[in-house]
Amino acid sequence: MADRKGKQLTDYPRPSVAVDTAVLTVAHGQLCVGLLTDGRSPKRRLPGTFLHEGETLADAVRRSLREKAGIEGVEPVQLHVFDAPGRDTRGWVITVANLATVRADAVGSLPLIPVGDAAGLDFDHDDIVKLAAMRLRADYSEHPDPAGLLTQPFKIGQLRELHAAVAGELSQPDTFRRRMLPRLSAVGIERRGSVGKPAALFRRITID
Amino acid sequence: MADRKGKQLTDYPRPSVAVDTAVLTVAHGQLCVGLLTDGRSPKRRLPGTFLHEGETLADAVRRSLREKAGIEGVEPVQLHVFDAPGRDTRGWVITVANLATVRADAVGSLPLIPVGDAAGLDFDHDDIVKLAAMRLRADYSEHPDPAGLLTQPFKIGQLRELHAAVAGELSQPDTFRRRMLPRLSAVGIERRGSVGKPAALFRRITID
DNA sequence: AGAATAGTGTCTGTGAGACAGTATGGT
DNA sequence: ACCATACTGTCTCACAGACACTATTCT
Repeated sequence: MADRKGKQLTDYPRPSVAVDTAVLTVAHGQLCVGLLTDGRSPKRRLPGTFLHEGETLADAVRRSLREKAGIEGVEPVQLHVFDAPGRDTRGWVITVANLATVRADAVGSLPLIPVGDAAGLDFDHDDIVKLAAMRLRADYSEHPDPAGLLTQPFKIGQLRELHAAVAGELSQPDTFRRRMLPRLSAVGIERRGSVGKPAALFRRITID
Repeated sequence: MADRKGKQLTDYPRPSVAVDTAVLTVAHGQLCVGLLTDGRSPKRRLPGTFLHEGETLADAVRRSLREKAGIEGVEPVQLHVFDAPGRDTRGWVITVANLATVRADAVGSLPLIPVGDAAGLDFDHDDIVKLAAMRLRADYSEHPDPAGLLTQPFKIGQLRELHAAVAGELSQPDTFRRRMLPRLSAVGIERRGSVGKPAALFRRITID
């Protein structure tokens, strides 16, 4: 038998474990992803790094985003492990795909590309971007701004425009309002600013 | 910089990468999980193995189930990577949790425990079982027998009992029928067997 | 007054859930 | 005749989607 204690931990070859992160944000009314161009390949790629000893995957994601893009304080979400044997020509590398959703003013130095235009990336990063966008859209279709992209409190119109950017289509204002209201808590009225009836201000309901 | 080509692939310490699999099935009207007791720990655990070079995670899952329980032909579903630094006292090991759903007559030598009773397992295997059960229940709440546990064709009553076992509660026959019918295709009538009106036979609709 | 934005009343359709009924077989 | 199982008619409730209407502010 090959599973005596200790044997596998020392004798077997081990893969390099990487993390790659789709940094998603909403800019110019569109869902965008942050892409790097580094020297290793002419193709664009997602920011990533190899996992260090004593480090969690989430910490590795935070380190890679801090070092490569100056992004701080993200809470990554694990998506999927990509493990195709030939996916990295440099050797045996598996990667844990992650999603980090950040505000557009916090993407640091990372160039943003609309997710629809993010094709032809290095490795399997096209698939990671698709997965990340699907996940974010699924989350936003059920909850008001689950990633906390809006500054609280916010107006329903702002929330609707954000959701439109994420989903790629604008919903009816009345339907959207009624679907979101049960998950919002009113905290006052817009003081004043532009034309029109002052809007009510809301926060997300934390307890669900 | 520490990301010159080749450097990380050779210089950094690498984790052992394991797969651990919650083998779920329905037996005695209950959702059950297959648990091992091996010599390494007094606690029960999920079947697992270390990832070998040139092998995908799904192949490692299939190998571990074949070798440790005689289970063949499963299609594992990736759930989550568990990476807590101290999760394995033998060293630096991260594990990819998987779900494999099999028929009760195909669990081989694996002892079955109702998922509700599967607590106090080794490592973080309690969490893996919970995750796997949540995932399977979510799948079954939306589709008729997505894991293919029933022999086709089947009667709606059989499908309802299977779903009751997975969900842990029996739904109303008429509501269940109407919810599932749009996703089923009628293929005939029960020839005869027990008392009562002969039931219609169905297959799952593949195109969705 | 008119434009612009916020919000409501109400109709329609759909689908879950529940109750009671009908249909078809065995004993 | 009676029971057991399969299936259907129909009512209620809730909610999404759409249209038209009212409300409140600025210019």
